[in-house]
Amino acid sequence: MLKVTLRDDSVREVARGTRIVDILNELGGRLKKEAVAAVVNGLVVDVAHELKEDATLRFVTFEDDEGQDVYRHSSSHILAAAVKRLYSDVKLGIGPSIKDGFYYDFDYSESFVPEDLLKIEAEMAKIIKEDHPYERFELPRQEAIEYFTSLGEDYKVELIRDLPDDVVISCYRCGDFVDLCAGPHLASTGKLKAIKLLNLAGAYWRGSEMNPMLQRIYGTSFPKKSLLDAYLTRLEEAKKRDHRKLGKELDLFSMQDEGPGFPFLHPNGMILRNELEAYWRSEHQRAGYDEIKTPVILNRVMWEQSGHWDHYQENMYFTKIDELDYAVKPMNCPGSMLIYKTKMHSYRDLPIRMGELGLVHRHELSGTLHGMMRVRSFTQDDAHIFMLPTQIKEEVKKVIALTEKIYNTFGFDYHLELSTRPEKAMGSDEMWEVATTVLREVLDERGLPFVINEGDGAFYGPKIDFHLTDSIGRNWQCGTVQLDFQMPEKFDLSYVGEDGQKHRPAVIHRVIYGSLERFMAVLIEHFAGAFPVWLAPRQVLVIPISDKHHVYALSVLEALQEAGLRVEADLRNEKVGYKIREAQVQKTPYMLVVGDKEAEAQEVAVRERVAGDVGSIKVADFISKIQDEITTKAVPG
RNA sequence: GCUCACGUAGCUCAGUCGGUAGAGCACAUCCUUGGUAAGGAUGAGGUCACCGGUUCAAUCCCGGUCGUGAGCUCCA
Repeated sequence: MLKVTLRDDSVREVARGTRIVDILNELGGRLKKEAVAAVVNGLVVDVAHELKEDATLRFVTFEDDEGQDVYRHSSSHILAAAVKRLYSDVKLGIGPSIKDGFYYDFDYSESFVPEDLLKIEAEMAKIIKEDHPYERFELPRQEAIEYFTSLGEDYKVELIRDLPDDVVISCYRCGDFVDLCAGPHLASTGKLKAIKLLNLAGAYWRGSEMNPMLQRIYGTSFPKKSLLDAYLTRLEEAKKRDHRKLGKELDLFSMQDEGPGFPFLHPNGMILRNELEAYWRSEHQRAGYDEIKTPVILNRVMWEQSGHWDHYQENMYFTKIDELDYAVKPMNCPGSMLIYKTKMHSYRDLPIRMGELGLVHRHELSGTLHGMMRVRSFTQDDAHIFMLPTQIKEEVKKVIALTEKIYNTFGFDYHLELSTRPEKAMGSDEMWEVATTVLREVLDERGLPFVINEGDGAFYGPKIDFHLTDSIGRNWQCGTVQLDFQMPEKFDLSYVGEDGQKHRPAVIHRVIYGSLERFMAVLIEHFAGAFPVWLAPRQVLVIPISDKHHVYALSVLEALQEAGLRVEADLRNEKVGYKIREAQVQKTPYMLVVGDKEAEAQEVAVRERVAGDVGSIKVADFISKIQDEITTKAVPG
């Protein structure tokens, strides 16, 4: 008999070879219905799994991450099965579960069109109804290769060949459909309830542009129709806060065919940006930064010196001046290096923190452009910190603290990633090892969770990235801290040490907003356009009830302007309701309705963006209230 | 850059199975002077992305270019 320890620490005795589903049946209740898989001694397995040894056993449902994974992965098999039934000569790629759904890649000579998705969905519904069990079987490597070769599944064969020697090669059969798969899966297709195919896209086989492009079908699935509907509604809602849509509606910026990837900032967007810059300057001054500005165009010799000519050329724009080659800067670092070099530095001067709101241009692939999230010209809130090697850790810590302080002002959620040495890199392995270790230590010491991005560092050094999330859950890198021992070398930077000799300083490159453009985009989506008062392009709108109240409205306008507020008065020949609706749509934080009563009492009837009508107060009281909100940078909600 | 889809008025979108176009909002003028999310009337506004081809005739069909969207690759 085997001992099985359940989640509540109760122990059951079962015969060797007992299937998990047998235990489930015995337990009954909700679990029997909802369990999609089980975790046995830490491994996720099918419910058909037979127990061979003592085990701790935990059931997983759709509520658990592992359960969602199994559910979606099983869904992707149905997708593949349906496609194989409907179309001949389709070869299978891979079909994993992903956040919020699943996909499957197909190699098919025709291209799928949106109508195909409906057909495929219908076929999937049939397969679900037929309630095929997912049956697992294992094959020796050679047999597996022969089997999938006989099916014409070349991609699967390639996958098998690349599997490590010690791995068990398993397949799942589901009706007449067989797929190479590690599993686990649901007990049967009938367990799947609500499935929807969402979209079609191309995707390179194994993610490499050297490989053929397959057709990827994305979908999602839930154990209940209501959950699927809720998800679809959430997607719809998220689209409403897309920064491209809001940017247009709130007249913040525009993108034009005349300059793809080069954003145009409108007056409203410029207010937002200027506020961000002002906040940035005050925080950086406080944190001991100086501010500089370096040229947008510099000569070829310098870009060769910096390494960009060799390592970054395909992303750069070039021009000729008086027959000589110049490049438009894709990064601000070389300019900062040149300023550092304009004079001798003592070790007593370090660290020197040089900030620059620097406009850079990068030739990004056309297909990657995305509103203001991904553009070809943008302003980085850059800074380069020149320091003694002994100061590195402390400075990295300070940068992270400043970043967290600034992000917290906006109430962002973010996660950290540590990127290591890329293939195309400058510098010795030792240097990379030392630099990467420093960054890792700082993260560990601060107890910050992070994921590691192997090979994703800059060509001159490893980095810590801060990722923020957009309205539909895509992550965008904003802040980054990069350690660099290369640039000081290339530019022969030095400081005079205690010993009177020249030494090499270390450099940190860092941005906090990342780029003003991307940060604004994230900000727009984060607040759904309803900015905190300190950022709102128009903070207050004065709304006179009729012509008779224009004089008083203008006096209120003037008082607020005098107090430094961004205020307008709507003197148009329209009704109050009309003006309020428009201000509401424009997400103006405060509307001040003024009529006979208010003029009489020298008051304003305050309407708040969210709360609505909150009653009348004295003009002076309103001013001090809103000013308080601005200085504390209060976040709405 | 790659795959697929899309491109009609300032915006959101109809439409024409080939005979040069329409709505709502916005805009302008007039009427209305109205107390917390759209008062009414009239009017102006489009080389149907651009360039070629097929055709008696192209916004519609075909090809190319540019741009946009979703994803891949790449990145702040």
